[in-house]
Amino acid sequence: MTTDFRDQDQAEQLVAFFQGLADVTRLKLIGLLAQRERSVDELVAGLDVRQPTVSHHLAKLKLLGLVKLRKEGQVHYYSLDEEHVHRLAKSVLSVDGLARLAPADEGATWEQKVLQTFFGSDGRLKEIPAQRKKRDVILRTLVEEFERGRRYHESEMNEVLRRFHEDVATLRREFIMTRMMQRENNLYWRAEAGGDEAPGVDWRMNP
Amino acid sequence: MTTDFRDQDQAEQLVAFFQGLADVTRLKLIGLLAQRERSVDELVAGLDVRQPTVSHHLAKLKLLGLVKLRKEGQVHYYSLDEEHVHRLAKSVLSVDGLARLAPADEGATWEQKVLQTFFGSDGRLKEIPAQRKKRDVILRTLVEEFERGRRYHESEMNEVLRRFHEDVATLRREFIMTRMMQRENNLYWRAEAGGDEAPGVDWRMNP
DNA sequence: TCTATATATAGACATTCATCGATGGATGTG
DNA sequence: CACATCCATCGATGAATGTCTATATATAGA
Repeated sequence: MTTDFRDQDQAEQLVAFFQGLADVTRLKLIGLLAQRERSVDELVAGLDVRQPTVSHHLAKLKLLGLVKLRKEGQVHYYSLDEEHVHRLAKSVLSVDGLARLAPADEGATWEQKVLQTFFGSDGRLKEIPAQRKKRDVILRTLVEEFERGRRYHESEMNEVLRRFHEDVATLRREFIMTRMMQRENNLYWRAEAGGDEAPGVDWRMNP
Repeated sequence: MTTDFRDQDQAEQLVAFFQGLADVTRLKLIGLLAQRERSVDELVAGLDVRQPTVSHHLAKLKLLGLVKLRKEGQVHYYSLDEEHVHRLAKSVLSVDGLARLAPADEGATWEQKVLQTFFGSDGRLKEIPAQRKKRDVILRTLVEEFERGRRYHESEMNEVLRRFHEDVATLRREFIMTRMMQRENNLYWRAEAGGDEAPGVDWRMNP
């Protein structure tokens, strides 16, 4: 399968929002409208594009809800829809909003692919991956065979590991090198903290 | 000429920033990288596009400085350049940054165009604009002929205004209607507050 | 009612860009 | 040395889009 957003609509809304601001002319329009309400003519005079182009962009901004329109006779007065802009900016740029960017499955599909590749149908390791990235995936799976908090003699370790692969020495050594397990004179135990902390992104300004 | 940004580079940087985020695939990439460092393979597995496409987007994100690369043998590990992201978000989304969106001349060019249209080379009004928007421009110019704080008799008003146009009655009436001047039994004076306040946009979240 | 002005819409054109398959370069493995 | 893997680059393609001219619509003024 593929990675989906927790909320696909949220993604589309984000794209639309950024896309709406991803144009010099539209940014200039917003700049002009941020000062005060302005007619189309005024906006045209303040930019270096023709009137239909300005109308075109105003229509887009209006569709996005960034701008509102007040008609007075022939003249169309545009202004920033500040309330809507604030709502959008809040939902789009807030920490919560951006956190939803995280895909739901966290890339589990790739790890499954690796597991299927290296584990045979008999449940044993076909080989120990040479590449560190894949080896880590295997090791993180194997380490689950050991209880947290309990201490294992080297002979116990070997007994468990041999159910998966003959080269138990390599596996033991890798557990230590990756800090997934710790050792003290022939006693092994699982380390406390996992390596995976998810820092996340803080989009707040003036942090 | 045309409206320029106070800092054209700032505008380009803004456009580039928004444009960089204006794509679903890139947003998903950022979402994945926000959790942890990831290899290209991993990212490909987490998305529904092919590997060259992922590389393409990673190159763009790297060019924008949103992402950094750590090579380890064949494997290229990408991660969010959080420091750079924060710097960008701060400069781009901060109130100061967005305030620079305001064009320098504030649309003065349009008003000049109106003035040139309705003032003859002799300095007199060719006609009084029928459209309110343009009439206001003319009136704001004419009202400068009167000192603030001083009171004028109707006859004084007429004397001044007749230098610009015969229809002084209409001009007097317009001054009152637009609240540019006030009247009390045949005495006229300029109103205190001007109408133009510039609200500006506050892009801060959680306001 | 006729004309002028303000704005929107339609259609055409050029450019940008996301995506793909194919390929090349670099690195690790046997 | 030969081969597999990981990744970047190239060139092509189709879709999206910013801009224009020309035209339509609506309103105000004469």
